[in-house]
Amino acid sequence: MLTIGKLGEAAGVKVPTIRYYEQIGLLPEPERSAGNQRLYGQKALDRLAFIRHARELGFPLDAIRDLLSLADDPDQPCAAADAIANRQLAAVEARIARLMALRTELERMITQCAQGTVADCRVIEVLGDHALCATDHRHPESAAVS
Amino acid sequence: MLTIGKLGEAAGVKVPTIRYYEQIGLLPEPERSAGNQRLYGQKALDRLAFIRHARELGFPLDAIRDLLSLADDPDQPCAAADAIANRQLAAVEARIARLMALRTELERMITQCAQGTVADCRVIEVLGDHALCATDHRHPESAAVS
DNA sequence: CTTGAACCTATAGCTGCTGGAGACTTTACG
DNA sequence: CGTAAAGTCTCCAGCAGCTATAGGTTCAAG
Repeated sequence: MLTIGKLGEAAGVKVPTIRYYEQIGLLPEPERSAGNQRLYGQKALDRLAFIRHARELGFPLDAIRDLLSLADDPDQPCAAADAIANRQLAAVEARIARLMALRTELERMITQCAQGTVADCRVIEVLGDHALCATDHRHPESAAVS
Repeated sequence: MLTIGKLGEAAGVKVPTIRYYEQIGLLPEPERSAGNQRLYGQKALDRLAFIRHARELGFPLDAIRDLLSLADDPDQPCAAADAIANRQLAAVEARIARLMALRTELERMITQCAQGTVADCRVIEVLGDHALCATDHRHPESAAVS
């Protein structure tokens, strides 16, 4: 049995975050010791590690809730999980494309700066021009994830 | 001249968000109509679109403030502009690297999810087991920026 | 048996918005 | 020109997802 501190250490999650996850219902209420301290088993550790990985991959808590409910019920088809992951992938790819454009522009500015001529900053242009966008972002990204 | 609603529509930003950006100093105070309504020109639209893209890319508002100061003042002492550009370039590169790792992981999850059941769904499995991670993602992405 | 680390609850704060209340301005229609 | 509805104004409260603080209790090492 793990105390909350050990659990957090094992999963790489801070203690208050674990309590927060419990509060919002992502983790079940654990057993308590005689002195009212939380005690966790392997299942809780697995679940917490799952949540952590998903958070790192950028899944919002709502999506994680969905994924957990899928994982809790392993005989159903995994199309739903696949769909969630695909949406996440599309979001990640769009970000990469635009970050590469921004990187190019920052590099250009730095190079020019070395020559003492940062007269024209096109940072705004690069990120500001819809025509340069790889993806349609007329709908908020957050809606596309979750 | 655009009213705040038109501006928001054009940039894909909600009206209260525009007022919020003004409040925290990311957008300058615009002209007002005789009846005290905000009126914006093309410059404000460019700036707002820039902010929106940068936000989508995950930059915190402080970093955006930095980038905007480059654009606002491209003739400032080269050393300052260079420092800002370099700092943001490092953040951008870290972000790209991180996102590429995430993309690889998501692709792996998805291609190995052969539309079976959740029981053998890689999406769920990969998220649950750190040992299956192809890449090191022990450092949260957000920490990589600024 | 004491001391100090780890735990408890409760609450407040953080970033970056988002939405509501209640009043005013603008615009479109008859 | 009048009126209605859509848009705008300010102010303030609340959300997601934590993070930190305060003030107290419990546990394990020496």
